[in-house]
Amino acid sequence: MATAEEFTPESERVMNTLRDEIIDGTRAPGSKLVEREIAAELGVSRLPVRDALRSLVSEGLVTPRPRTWAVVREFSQSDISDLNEVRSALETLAFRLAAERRTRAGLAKLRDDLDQQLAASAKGDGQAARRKAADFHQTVTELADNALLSELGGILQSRMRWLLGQHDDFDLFAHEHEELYLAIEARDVQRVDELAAQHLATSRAKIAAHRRNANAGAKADLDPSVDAGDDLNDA
Amino acid sequence: MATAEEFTPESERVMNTLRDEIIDGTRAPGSKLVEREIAAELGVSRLPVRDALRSLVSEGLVTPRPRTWAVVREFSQSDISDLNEVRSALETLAFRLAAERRTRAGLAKLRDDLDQQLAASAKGDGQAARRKAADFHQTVTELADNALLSELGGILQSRMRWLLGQHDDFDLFAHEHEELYLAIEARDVQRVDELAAQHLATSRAKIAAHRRNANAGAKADLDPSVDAGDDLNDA
DNA sequence: ACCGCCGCTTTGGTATCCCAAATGTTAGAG
DNA sequence: CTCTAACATTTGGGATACCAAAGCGGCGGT
Repeated sequence: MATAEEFTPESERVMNTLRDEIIDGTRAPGSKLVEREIAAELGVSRLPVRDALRSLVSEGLVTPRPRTWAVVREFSQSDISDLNEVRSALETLAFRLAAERRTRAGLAKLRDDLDQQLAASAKGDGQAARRKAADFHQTVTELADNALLSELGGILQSRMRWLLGQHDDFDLFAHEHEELYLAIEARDVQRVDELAAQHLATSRAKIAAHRRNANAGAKADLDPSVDAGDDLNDA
Repeated sequence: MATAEEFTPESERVMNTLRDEIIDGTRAPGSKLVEREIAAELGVSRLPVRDALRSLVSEGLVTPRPRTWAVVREFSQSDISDLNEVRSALETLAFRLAAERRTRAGLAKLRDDLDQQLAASAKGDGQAARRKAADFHQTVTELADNALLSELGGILQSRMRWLLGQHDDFDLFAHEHEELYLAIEARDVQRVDELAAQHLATSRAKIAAHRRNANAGAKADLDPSVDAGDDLNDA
């Protein structure tokens, strides 16, 4: 049966809707998430909304405030560097494992992602290029053949999407992805490690730059104790 | 009423109860988790149970089966190596960051954990030694001063507790923890990396040995496709 | 103008009811 | 005797209504 009714529970639909709205900025950081309101807007009862909200909390996109409404999470500077640190560790692992375990079929898929990314990048279509870059990363994670890694990757992915927002340097990424692909194909673990480190550094720098531009008045009301590790700002 | 009601939401109480029962083996892997049954057993309604089950799913201890009852997760051989790979990456990061960012107070706490672990280990109290070893790891993660890392650590922790079960080589771990502590205190990142790798390798070996012993007939009914790692392997 | 109190809002929880799908059971056909 | 098809049961997902408690905010007193 091709058409295959992929039965999606309402709660999942609600979750995806909310997640998209949070990521694309429709729901601003700090804005209220009132169960009854959302339920009314989406035409469902409170239950699916509760479930969705809970899931979003465990994905880290929503901050629950016991006994009161939840809010869209506000990421602080340190949240961002935290994310980058963890992401670096995990993606480096993913790249290395991918290099070790890549299969012919997986490699083909990766090549495909890469080609599409390059094509989109060449055409200047940033939208598509970014999407394909994300696919590339996901395929790498699949090649790593580690379900837990994929799981965590998915969680971090939504945070990444959120904080990356609309932008990034898609041609630079495309080029780096190409080198990464070659190293994975060649099973050159050493080189993969180097390239991964470099790629992640590039990404980090881009995010920092992006936030420097668009930061405006995003300075949240975090505890004043967190400042410790952010050399991400001035300098 | 009288005795200082520590108001933990019911759903959290249910979650903790279930988690403990899963980890200590009261609920065997593969056994059914029927919402209505659990609700009746714990004297709550289905909602808190649903919430708890959801959380446990996102912690990876429960496998949801759409439209049917959830089951206690059965970990396969590959789940275990997946966990070890991810844990290695994350804990190595934690150790390194801890070495870089350790504070005087945090160091003292870590020393304290270590001393208690050593004491328990010397007395042959494996229970306490294991608990303190876990504290040691958690404190390291705190020293790393990365909230996301702590979060992920917590998730992996319950899986670790589950698969470690009752055992491990507490004196060996105590010794390794001591060396790790010294390297962190000395801010010797290089050495921390080495020791972390070694420590994780030891842990991995212990887990493997443990499972080899106690496996008996644990060979689950996993897809027979999991072994397939290397098709273009040779060369 | 500032501070405290009280009422409204909102969540977490309970209790039912309903539905659709997946399970298991049983009876009938080959 | 075995395999299968129909049926009854179980179970999770959802909707609705209601309740208690706790935070938030606005109102009024000083």
